[in-house]
Amino acid sequence: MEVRTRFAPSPTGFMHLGGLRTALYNYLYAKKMGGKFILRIEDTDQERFVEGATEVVYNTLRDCGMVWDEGPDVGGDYGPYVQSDRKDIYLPYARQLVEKGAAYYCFCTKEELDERRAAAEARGEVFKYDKHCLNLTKEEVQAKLDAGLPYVIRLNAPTSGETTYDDVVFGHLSFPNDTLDDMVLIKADGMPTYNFANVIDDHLMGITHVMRGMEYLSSTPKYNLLYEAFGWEIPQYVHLTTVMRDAQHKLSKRDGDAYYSDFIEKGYLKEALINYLALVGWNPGDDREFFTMDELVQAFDIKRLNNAPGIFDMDKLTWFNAEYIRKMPFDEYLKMVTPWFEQVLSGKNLDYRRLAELMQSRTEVFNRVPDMVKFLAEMPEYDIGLYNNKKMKTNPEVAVESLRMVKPVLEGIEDWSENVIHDTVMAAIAESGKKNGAVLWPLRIAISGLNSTPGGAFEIAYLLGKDETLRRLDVSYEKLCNNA
RNA sequence: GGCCCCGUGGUCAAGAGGCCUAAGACAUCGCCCGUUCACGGCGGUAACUCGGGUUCGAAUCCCGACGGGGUCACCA
Repeated sequence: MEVRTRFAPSPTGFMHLGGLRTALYNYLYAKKMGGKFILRIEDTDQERFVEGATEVVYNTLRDCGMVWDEGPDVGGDYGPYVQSDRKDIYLPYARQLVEKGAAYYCFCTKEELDERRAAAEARGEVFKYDKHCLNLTKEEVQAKLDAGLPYVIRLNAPTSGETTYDDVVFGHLSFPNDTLDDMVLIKADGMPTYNFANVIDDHLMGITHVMRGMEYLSSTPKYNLLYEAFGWEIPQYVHLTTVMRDAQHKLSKRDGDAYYSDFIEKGYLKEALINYLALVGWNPGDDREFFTMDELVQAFDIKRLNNAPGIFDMDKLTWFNAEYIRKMPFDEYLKMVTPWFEQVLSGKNLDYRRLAELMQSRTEVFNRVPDMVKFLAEMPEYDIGLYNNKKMKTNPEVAVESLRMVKPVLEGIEDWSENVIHDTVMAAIAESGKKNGAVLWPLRIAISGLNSTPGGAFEIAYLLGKDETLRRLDVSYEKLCNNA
């Protein structure tokens, strides 16, 4: 039988990384098995409707290369794929359940329920609906219905025995029935609850594997009761562990690092993000770590899904990102990094190409680039203590000598190219009998004001240009003479 | 609190009774690459939550404790 998986987000306007990973696994499994990946939008909560939120879902998924075979915008044989467009199909199914005695009308108001719930909690008990309305006779129910009283339809859950099912990730699970609540299927406004709509839709859409977050682990028995009451085949369940920020907390929006868009804005590559995300909770069984989407499809095995929650390690993601950046074709890197250069270097007329060559192996995340290159636009304030470096055998006194020696050499260079600067200065150093480091370290500090820079003295001098290099050299020389 | 799930280094993880004096990766530390930093190379530190069983033998099976998470809505 053809495998059919689905990703069913409720559009909130943002794509949470946990959700993205759920989508990813659904996609990978469907493709691996030669099946179909379906996108369904679950928007039964009209109060939470957000303008443009579905587009965020579409764009993110497409951006990452997870193309769905059926969905709201591409259609399919099992539509419509937006739950609000399907609102009329649920009630008849609920009524069918009432006929079978698997569900019943309930006229208890929300206020009454809240009251009873509060009372139960005050007594330290767990509140459970007491099946009050199940005792109503057919006539009483009809009378209330005729009177136009608001009602909900509830599942009639068994109170004894136990419900069991097998989960692909967690194995054999069993739950005592007396902990099951008579959950609401149809709300007073006539709309189905999420849980109910889910079951109906999954069945109607022929979903064979339900892959979702493990927060549904303990409500799954109730889903199964529904399938059984209808006489429908129960799908394979694949509950996915939570992606955590640390041992105690999930990734949350409060930390500003839970959404796909957060990462893209910071300068993470979607390929790196997907690659890393796939590995939180799953592994290929060997030492491979780098995967394209196609390679993930090939390697994906539902049996290798982990059953312990995984902590999202920002450091590892950053490492992946840096690796992807290094392996990126240079021209692509240049194109991507340019806007980040522009933030602090616009109007400076620098050789971005050369700068990019120097920066590519040093870029971990693009938003760190501006801070690394802004010294090229403006000489930072620095302490002359920077001239101290024992390995280079230099200190402020040595630096004064070195700068004095190198300044006229630099001034004499006509062709300000990196090679010429390099060869000329190296020759002068050799002639002077000084150590390379004793000249080059002070020179780099003098024109950059930084302890570490992308590239050494020659590269920086070249990028700065002759005038600016000499200008900075003079300023630093003065500074040194006044303080040393 | 009831019910459910989970428990290998700081993190992701391999491991499905002897191959474990427990892989690999990130992070961290050290050395090398004598113009910094980065890249790269080499090496180090670091783990089976605890206690009982079962077994000739347990990280692997069972029980308990402890720890963490989830769930108990007319939200999704």
